[in-house]
Amino acid sequence: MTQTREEKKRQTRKAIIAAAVRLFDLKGFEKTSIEELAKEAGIGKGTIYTYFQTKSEIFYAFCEEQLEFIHEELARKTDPSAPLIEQVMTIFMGEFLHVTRNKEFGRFFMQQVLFPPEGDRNRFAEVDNKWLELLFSIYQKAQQRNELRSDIDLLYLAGHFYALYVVVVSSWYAGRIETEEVAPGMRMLFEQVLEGLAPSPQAISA
Amino acid sequence: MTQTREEKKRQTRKAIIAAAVRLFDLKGFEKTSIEELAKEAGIGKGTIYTYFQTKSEIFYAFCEEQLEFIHEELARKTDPSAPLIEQVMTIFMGEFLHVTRNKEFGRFFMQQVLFPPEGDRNRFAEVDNKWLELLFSIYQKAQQRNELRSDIDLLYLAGHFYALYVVVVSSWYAGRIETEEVAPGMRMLFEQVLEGLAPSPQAISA
DNA sequence: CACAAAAATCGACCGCGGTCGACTTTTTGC
DNA sequence: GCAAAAAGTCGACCGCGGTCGATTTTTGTG
Repeated sequence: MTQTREEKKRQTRKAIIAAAVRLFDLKGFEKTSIEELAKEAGIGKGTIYTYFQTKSEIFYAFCEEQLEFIHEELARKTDPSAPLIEQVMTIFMGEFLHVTRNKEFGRFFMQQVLFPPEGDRNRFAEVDNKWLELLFSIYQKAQQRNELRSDIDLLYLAGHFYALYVVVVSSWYAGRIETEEVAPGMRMLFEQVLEGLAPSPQAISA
Repeated sequence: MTQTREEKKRQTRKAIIAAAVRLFDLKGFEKTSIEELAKEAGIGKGTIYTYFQTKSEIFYAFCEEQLEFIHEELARKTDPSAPLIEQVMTIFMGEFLHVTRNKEFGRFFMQQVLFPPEGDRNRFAEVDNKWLELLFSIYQKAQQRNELRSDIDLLYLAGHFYALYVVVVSSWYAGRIETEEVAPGMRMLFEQVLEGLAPSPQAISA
């Protein structure tokens, strides 16, 4: 039966990820060796490479699972009728809290998503798309409510907010801001980008 | 004489960096082994570790040199009387071109600067400060010329522009945009952030 | 059921980054 | 000038990520 083999493979794959979740959480990513991982999953070292090409890929697989869950949760939590800034705060702060729950994971994740190695470009493409869809719908509705300019492409709008999110996370990782400063800092940046950095035209004409 | 020893150490250190520049450029960072590096520098493998604690540190040292040079050049190139957007375009495009001259270097550099490992937090602090000083002076002058709101902290202003720079570089690394799209994309984002993402107040009252 | 093809399993092995302790050179104090 | 201490040099060695080919297990076919 063709079923048996596929089924077993799926189970083994799951076992590896499960082992990874346990050990990465316990000892961290770097300090967990492939051999330990294999042992924990009850297979030989070489067999790991039937399922994942590199150690990073195991981490990616774990991330994908997590992200799918996180994004679903955030989509549920977000109130589509709330003001734009509340919605983006909910989403990005939620993402921040999840991503940085395990500091090492978060760092590696951000590094790989933002500046992926040549081969891994589309690694998170699928998850990213769902993510973008959610944000797009938020921005689009904000445009319709006239909270956002309609002459700016959705992709650019997404870029602006994401950019600020990234620098906030980066500032946290670089130790330039403390955890309590993240939310107020992010909110202030979002407010500022909405209003614009240039003085408002009235102020000039006034 | 105390001089001899220190002098020799300085020379050896330089020799290592010189070897690194040559070999990293030739074969890339990952593909250059410490042993090769040592051989090229004319010393033993273990000796490298008297001068640098990890392979990454050699790269950092190289980066610091480069950055100092780049920032000086950019400071010279920038016309303090030009409109703000021209100045930031000059600076960030200059930075982009230098950072991405060697793709692998640029990736690693961005990853480390934005999301540094726990121990390496202040690795680039010194260079960063000079960098920030240059930008601060630009933003401050723009505030005085009323091109930028004066009620926003310089650090936040810097954050806004830097954030956009980062997402542009990230988009390039992730293959979402081509090299030719970098400059126009960055310019458009800068223009938008200056104007603000929200519709202008007149538009609302109109 | 038989048996060849295909796929999966495995651990010995490789190369690399980094460590360590034995050895050499330089500095210090008298 | 010399002996002890301090600092520098080195390559054998360790552990890890990843490869490979020999072996076992599963699948498709008559």
